[in-house]
Amino acid sequence: MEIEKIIKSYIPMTETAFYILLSLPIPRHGYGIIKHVEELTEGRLVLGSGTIYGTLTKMQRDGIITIYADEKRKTIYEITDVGKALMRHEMNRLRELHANAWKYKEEFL
Amino acid sequence: MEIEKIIKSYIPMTETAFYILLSLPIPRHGYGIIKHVEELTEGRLVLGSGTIYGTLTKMQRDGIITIYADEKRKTIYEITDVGKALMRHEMNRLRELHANAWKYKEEFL
DNA sequence: ACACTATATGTCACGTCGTGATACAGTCGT
DNA sequence: ACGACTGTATCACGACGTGACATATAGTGT
Repeated sequence: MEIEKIIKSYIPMTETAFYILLSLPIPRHGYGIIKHVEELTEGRLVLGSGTIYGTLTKMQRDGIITIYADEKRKTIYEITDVGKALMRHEMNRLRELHANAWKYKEEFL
Repeated sequence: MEIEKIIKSYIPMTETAFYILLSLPIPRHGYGIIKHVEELTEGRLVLGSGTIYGTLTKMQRDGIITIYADEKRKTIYEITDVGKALMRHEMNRLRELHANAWKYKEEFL
């Protein structure tokens, strides 16, 4: 698949995918991502093992992330340039979402 | 189900659900929501008929929205107090997401 | 030595969700 | 009469997150 289509297939991004990619400018392994996301969200989001390893495999297959190092019993991933482009798109969407939320927030008080 | 559990089952909210609820402080019917969301997102998000009517039925069943008026060939919905509480929770999550995105955004340039 | 917890990855069945096709019907302009 | 728009509904399909289960190593406390 072309890069454009892959990027579009990831938008809108799930919260899981977003926080995984947000963790990967620094190389990390699956379990390290789980802990990092837990910290970032102050315990709110604890990714299940099925979620993390399934998503990592899919992302690697799609070229969003790549294997940085393959230690024994530790596969360390890193975001690719395609993944970074994807994140820029997703952040634009998030900005729109956030702006629309704040625009109408008084309606929900 | 208790209200607490229903609210949790809607978080994280899908983009579809978010924009539907954002449209419903003003009573609207399905087709009207589609057009309103299309306008809000400047054409980016055009909800499919399957998405909108399926979601509206589920939301009404869960007490997130309620039927405001049932005209011939037009069912008009409105958000409930439970729906508003849900939106306040979701907006908090969105704020966290947005804050984390901006905190690390330089990593993706 | 034993138990427990943390680290670390993987698989699978399950339920939920958005998509797009299909269907049907009324309205409005030309 | 015809097409475009309005309006609702259903269905099969594919994708996704969840949580349970399995497996294995390392470290700590008793």
